[in-house]
Amino acid sequence: MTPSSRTPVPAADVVADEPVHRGAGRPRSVTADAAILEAVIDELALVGFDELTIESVASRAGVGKATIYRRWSSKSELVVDAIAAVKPPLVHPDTGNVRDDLVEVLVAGYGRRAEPVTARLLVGLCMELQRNPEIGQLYRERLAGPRRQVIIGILERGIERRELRADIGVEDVVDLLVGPLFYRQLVGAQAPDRAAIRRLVDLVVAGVEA
Amino acid sequence: MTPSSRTPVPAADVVADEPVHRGAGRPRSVTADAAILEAVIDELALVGFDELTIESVASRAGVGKATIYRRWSSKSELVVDAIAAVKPPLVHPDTGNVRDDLVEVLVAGYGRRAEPVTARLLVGLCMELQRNPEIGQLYRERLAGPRRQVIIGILERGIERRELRADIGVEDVVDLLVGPLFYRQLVGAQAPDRAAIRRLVDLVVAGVEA
Amino acid sequence: MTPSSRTPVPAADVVADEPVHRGAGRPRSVTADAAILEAVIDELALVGFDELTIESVASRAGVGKATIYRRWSSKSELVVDAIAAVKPPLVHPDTGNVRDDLVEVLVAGYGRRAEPVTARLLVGLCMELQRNPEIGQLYRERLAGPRRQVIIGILERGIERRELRADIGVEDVVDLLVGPLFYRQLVGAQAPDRAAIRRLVDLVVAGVEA
Amino acid sequence: MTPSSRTPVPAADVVADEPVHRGAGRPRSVTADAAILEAVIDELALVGFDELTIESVASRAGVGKATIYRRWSSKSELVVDAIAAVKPPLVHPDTGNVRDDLVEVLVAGYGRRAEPVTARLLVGLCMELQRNPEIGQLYRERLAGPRRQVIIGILERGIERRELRADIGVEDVVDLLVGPLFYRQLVGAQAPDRAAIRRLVDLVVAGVEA
DNA sequence: ACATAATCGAGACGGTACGTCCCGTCTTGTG
DNA sequence: CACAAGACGGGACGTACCGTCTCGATTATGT
Repeated sequence: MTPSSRTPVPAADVVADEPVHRGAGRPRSVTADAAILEAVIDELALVGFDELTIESVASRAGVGKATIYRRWSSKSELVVDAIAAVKPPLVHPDTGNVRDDLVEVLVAGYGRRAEPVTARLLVGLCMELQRNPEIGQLYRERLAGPRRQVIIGILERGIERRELRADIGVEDVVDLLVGPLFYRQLVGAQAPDRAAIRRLVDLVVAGVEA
Repeated sequence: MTPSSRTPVPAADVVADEPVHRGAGRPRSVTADAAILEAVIDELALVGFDELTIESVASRAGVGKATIYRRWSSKSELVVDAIAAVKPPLVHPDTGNVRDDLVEVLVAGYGRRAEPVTARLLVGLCMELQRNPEIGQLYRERLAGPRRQVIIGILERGIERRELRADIGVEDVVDLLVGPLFYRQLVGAQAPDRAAIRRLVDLVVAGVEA
Repeated sequence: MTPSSRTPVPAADVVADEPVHRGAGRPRSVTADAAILEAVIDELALVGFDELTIESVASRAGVGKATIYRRWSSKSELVVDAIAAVKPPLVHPDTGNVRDDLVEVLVAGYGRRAEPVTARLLVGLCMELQRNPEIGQLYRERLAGPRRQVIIGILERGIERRELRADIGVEDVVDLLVGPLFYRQLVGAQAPDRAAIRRLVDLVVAGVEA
Repeated sequence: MTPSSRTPVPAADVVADEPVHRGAGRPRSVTADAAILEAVIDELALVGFDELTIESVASRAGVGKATIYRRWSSKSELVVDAIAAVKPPLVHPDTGNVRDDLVEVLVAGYGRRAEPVTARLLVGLCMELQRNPEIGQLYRERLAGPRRQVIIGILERGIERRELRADIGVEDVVDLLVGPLFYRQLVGAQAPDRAAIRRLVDLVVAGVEA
């Protein structure tokens, strides 16, 4: 998914996804990559996902349209990459307590969605997940996956510490925590603040604790 | 929201939303309304929300574009109406048991979302919810609201029967039930079948039962 | 060739080539026709045939690109029509003398080609004559044809008056008169002034007089 | 005009237009020159002058675009050189008779223009003559000039032999012979065959013979 | 023998125009 | 009046070339 590794022909070496320049021809400009992704973020903030045009991105980045199309074959892929590049870093709370750990990680990952911009990013992505299964796969692997792993880690530590029952399906519990936050953001148009997240965590944990 | 009541100028009478014909001139064609909504559903099924164009709808319905714009001011409103017209009817299970009631109502309302078509409708709507707060309000009132009321009714009956604790926030619990189904549909691209819904209900009820 | 009669589907009535509006739909705007053709002439004068772009014509005419493409399928056809619309009017000299008649008609028709603009129009047309046989046919019928007829008339009156031999091929003589003027314009880049035209006429008439 | 002598910086030595290599560095490839010119001819034959692109020439010749731009500064110059390289050789007929000499040289020089390819070359050149005066000069000197000289020679021998009048302007007569052939080719889209050329010569000679 | 230097094929760069599609509005003639 | 048809000005689409600019690799020459 690194821009420069995206090519019409499949990469020869799947293991190394670093943008290695092999063979003839001028290599792709790294600065152009950066300028484009930055321009995408700016435009998303200004006008939202589907008012965003490739032409405005190109113009803002000081780049030809072809330079964008050379790297990304659709607005969707472009936006996924741009968002991936700015995703907030993961947190790995370990307070020794399942409830507090969950609140921390959920606030860090989903609590900042109050602004309409983020909501539009989110829904724009969902759009693409439906349309393009590959993008969906990508999103789940690169964006959602790591966050889910953190939550799963918290739950498993809770099980080890006997805070939680051992027979729960952790994947189900993760959905139970994350799903409502998505739902409120997308459908309810509510900002999930820390208090709301804490109530949610309390409800869920009540159902799974030992 | 009934098509014929939608006019460029605000309706004089908000209470009666039946299409009343007042004054001179040819009244609006009722068959055109139906043809348009049907064409929208067909197009949504064929190409999805944002590949859907007003022109293709008009052409499929055998109708002029102006006839559509005379009734709906945007693609979003048109699509909301079209979907509202085909929404599956509400069920009101009353098995005397919270768990079974919840499974029934959730399967009826969210279990048929296996097909990509429905997912696209869903996400297309979400799109509009973000963009246009009025549409969001509309959606919550006319589509989501009644379903939530049914679930709330089930929960309250459960409280009366002492199946559930009395101190739970029913709105939070509804989100806890509905959110993961949305999430799996939109992000996970998984069909929430009856078994998955039952597992979900078990988890949630475990957290709220007396 | 009248703009409004040009349609994707062949005209039902070939005899009447007037832009008659039959059937449904908004008729094509006559003012748009005029604005486009005028803009073409202006652009040709400013930048020449192949620096002329459809976009600049549309912008100068205050018209959408589609409005142009609805009427003409290529730059060539557009330019042919535009030039046809401004072609200098025919003259019909009748001095009673073949030499003077010829000089008059040639000066009127080909003597004004001194400016590079006209030369570019000319060569732009030739370009299209080669590429598109239909355009060539059109050009010969609508632009060149009438002028040739005038010259043929002069020659035939000369034959009747016994100024010219009766056995000459008038078409050949027309080529003999017109060809060198084209040639000098296109290849020699010389302005054919009245004196040069008179010398030419003298030479040709010397070969065909009785 | 020899490819290798064409440089971004003006040639130091105008007299010797042979490609002399001075100083260090890899000399220009002669085989690349040949491949490019051949590719130009092929492309001209396939798609005509203004559908011809530098990229297609480069690709067909198996050459980088820069290798072309290093030698020629425009499509026009490139095409002029390519055509010059394949121009049919001059003939120098001397039958002792003006009429027959003229027919021979005109057939050799202009009679083979029946094919649309040649016409396209011709008109493509004309295009450039108008646009770029230097190219026009070049064309007249290197392609048209020698042919005109041959015709002038024939005419002057005719004058010496008293076949022709001594007071004629030979340049005018050349135009009179060549112009109509151009005209028919470009505008009339007719192949000037030997019979047509003979009729033309007869008409012209009739006007200039003693 | 080796550094120098200009070449080579390849192909990415910032641009511009293309011709198409659809937007939402606006005229037509007909019922 | 509303209707179907369809033209209108506008604007983004994705493509094709433009002429320029790196790349790594090659090929003579001048020391």
